[in-house]
Amino acid sequence: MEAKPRPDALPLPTIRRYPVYLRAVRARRARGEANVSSAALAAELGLDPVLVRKDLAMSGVAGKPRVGHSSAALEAALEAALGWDNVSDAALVGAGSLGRALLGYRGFREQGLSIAVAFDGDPALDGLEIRGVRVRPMKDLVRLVRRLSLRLGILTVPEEAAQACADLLVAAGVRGIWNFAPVQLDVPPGVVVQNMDLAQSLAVLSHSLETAAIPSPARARRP
Amino acid sequence: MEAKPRPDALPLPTIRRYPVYLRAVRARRARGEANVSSAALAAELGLDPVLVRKDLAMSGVAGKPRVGHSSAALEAALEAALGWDNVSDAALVGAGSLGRALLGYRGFREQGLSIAVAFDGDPALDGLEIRGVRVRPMKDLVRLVRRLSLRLGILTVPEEAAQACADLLVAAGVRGIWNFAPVQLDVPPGVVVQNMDLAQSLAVLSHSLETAAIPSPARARRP
DNA sequence: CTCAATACGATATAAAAATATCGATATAAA
DNA sequence: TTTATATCGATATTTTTATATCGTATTGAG
Repeated sequence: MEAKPRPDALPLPTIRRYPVYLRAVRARRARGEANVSSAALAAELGLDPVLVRKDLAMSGVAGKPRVGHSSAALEAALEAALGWDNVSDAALVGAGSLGRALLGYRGFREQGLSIAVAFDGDPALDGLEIRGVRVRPMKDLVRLVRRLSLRLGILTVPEEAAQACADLLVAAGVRGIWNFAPVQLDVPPGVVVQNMDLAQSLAVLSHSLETAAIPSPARARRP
Repeated sequence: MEAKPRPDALPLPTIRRYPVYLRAVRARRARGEANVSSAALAAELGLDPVLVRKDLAMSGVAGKPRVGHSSAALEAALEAALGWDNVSDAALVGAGSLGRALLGYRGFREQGLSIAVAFDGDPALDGLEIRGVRVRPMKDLVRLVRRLSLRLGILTVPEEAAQACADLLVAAGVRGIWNFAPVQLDVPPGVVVQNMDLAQSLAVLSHSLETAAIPSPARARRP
């Protein structure tokens, strides 16, 4: 129970880099490149070649010396590792400006994500269709999410409402919450929360600006 | 007041946690708590108490046993470390749905950020005022940004346009770019780029969901 | 006034991640 | 063929980050 048998033990930083690799691989494949070398990827992305090689090796696809990795195999393996190989439907809670921006983002399809339904507490929005997605009142949330068997919730409500909405999503049976509100959500075990905090990202940037010309840890410039 | 011999050698993860601490401290101070203990913060945020104590210690404010840290001093120190103590003006490039969402986000003020002007390539938007911010055509970017001495650019354009817009911002003299486009920007040394990549965040979430009920590395369950 | 409990500070250990190094192998050029 | 070289794969080292432990100071209760 407390043992970790072996649940795809990919390091977290590696997972975070996978979407970046995936985009680059897709672009190269679209350009007709049948093979991709870790060195070329590293150069393109400004990363250490050894790091890229190790990350790619963990995806399970082997590379051939002097050739690289099969770009088709790589793409499939990265998608599988991320769980992006089959589209999963999500519920969006909060149809404010941020919620609408997400509804309008086409890139989600390439990331195995599709927003099936949206909810908002504002009665004025009830029934409205935004980018092909219908907005429903909050009182229908639990019932609808459960009926559609949605496993993922996207939370784009003001921070005061965040915890209450999270509770509803949990009650409806979602297993993951993508949280855009700057709040630490309290959820039962088994439910995964991933925070998307603008402030955290901005913090790194403004601190870097403050401390003048330090060699930025996020980006290395080298010849 | 002078308790800061070493201005800036903060670890990156610490910086990322600072906004979280800052929010909690502000909330407690608003509730009238003159002092905050690291243990209480740790409990509230689900973090290890030792970690919080170390992070706070690095801000330079000392705490007193049995009492905690002065919440006013903490707030000031955290803001200073983040460079959020004085508001800096930014230019937003790309007044699409995401750009508008950011324009409408009031929280930026508390994070020392104010959007002074927006730019968009769509002539239809020229002259429009969104949330009190005027939208200007791209051709005016370099001139206007330079005249306003803006040091920060926020990039919310489609990925095809991202690099070109970044080049304009650099030409206009910005020192930092907050990049919402899923592209690795190429900028000269001295310019800091902070990527805000939805895909990277989503990756962690969907991978966690895939690998079922592993003890999530991102969140610890507290009592 | 004494004592116990709380919370800080410092040091030590462990875990995780990034980086460096070396050898092996397949391809392309000579 | 032979040889040079790009590239993978594995191991080792260093660096960074997180956790654990201990000591000490301050407060509040008895």
